[in-house]
Amino acid sequence: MAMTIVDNPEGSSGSTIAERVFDTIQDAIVRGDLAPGARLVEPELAQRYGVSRGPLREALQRLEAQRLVERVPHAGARVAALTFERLIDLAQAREALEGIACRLATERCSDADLDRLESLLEGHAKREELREGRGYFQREGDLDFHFLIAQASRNALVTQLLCEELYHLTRMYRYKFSAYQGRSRQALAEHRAIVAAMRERDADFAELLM
Amino acid sequence: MAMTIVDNPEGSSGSTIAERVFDTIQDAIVRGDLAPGARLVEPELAQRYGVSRGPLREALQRLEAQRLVERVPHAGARVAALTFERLIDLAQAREALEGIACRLATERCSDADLDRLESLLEGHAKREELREGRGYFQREGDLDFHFLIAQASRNALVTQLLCEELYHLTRMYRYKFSAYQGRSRQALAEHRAIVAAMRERDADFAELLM
DNA sequence: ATTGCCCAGATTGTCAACAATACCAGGGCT
DNA sequence: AGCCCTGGTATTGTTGACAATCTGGGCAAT
Repeated sequence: MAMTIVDNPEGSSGSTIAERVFDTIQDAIVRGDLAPGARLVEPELAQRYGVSRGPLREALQRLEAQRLVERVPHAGARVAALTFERLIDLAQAREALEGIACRLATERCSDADLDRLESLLEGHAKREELREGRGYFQREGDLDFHFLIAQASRNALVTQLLCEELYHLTRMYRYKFSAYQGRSRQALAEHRAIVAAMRERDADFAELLM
Repeated sequence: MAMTIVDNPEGSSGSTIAERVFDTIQDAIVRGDLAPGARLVEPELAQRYGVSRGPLREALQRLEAQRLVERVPHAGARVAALTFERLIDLAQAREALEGIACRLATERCSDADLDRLESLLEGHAKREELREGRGYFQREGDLDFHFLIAQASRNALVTQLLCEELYHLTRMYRYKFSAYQGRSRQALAEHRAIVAAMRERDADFAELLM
């Protein structure tokens, strides 16, 4: 039997075909292999990824829930268009959710959580010195920080919204409008200020900083 | 041909079977016809609503995105359980999103928008006097107010999160823990204070009040 | 020449059968 | 007695075929 991309054991690893093709297409969209606004024809995609239309449709539907794909009945699906306005909308929504997450994390997290955050930033600082301004940090490490904050909030809904539903859309915008050059150093300083505020248990200040 | 519930022209009116059965089941869950935690067996539901399993699965998936049902692969779907912890999570997430919505609405809305909000509250006040404490206001009218605020924020993402994704879950919790007895009058006063702050273009205060 | 209609092709929505997996009961073993 | 294994059954996941709907181009009428 032919080896298709969704059979690939590494990377996209769901127990069902729909999950694997969902992961695959999600990555393709975020990386830009499927361009924003591109039409997504079901039989075509199904053949490309070696699956039937059933699981493919399920994947498209889940991508719609993540706002990576827009579907209209009887008309088809397209990769979501990247708009400056939508980027603003996303930033504002994330600002609100990150804020509450940071507030809750400050109120609820243990000292061990704080230690973990600080050691994460420590690692970032080390890598930052080595790489001298290359944007590696911002691409991956920054998200780790926000992930940990969300986890520490102990609010499953907020965590899910930030780390699953809006995460990949954020990643997509970062990929395109990659206007993150010299921000790494500044971001690191901001993150340290946030953790410091959390140590002081100053929820208001932590929320504001975030 | 037999008349099934999804053929019903009134109420659930989508152009596709999947949409109609989605609306139908959504209502059944919110109203409690399908109890929290109840197992959702696909062939059983398909027969009950007179559809095949294809559209039904699509409906279940969309309900999962709304957090009204929980699905685990190969194990099946259940109506989401109502937990006090989850209610708190929901309230906190909504607090953050309503806050940013109110802030944005204050900055962006026109005087006409403000007039519309005030006339809505005017209508609420009238009905409130008549009904003397019956919770009608809180059930429906309150949501209208929040809808208008979200619309006025001009942020499509925040509006979608509040008015579509989290809306029905909120409705479900209200239906069960209907601990909204004498809150109507107080809510009305709070809403008036919010609109007043918006008139003054005091975004900080409006966000805080919300 | 332009507008409206209609038809053909393509694409999505739906269905029923098939395959794969998980749950549960019963029996045997330690 | 308790635990593990095994088989049967029910349920989910997947598939390919069929039906409904939309899109675009060509033709006729005004």
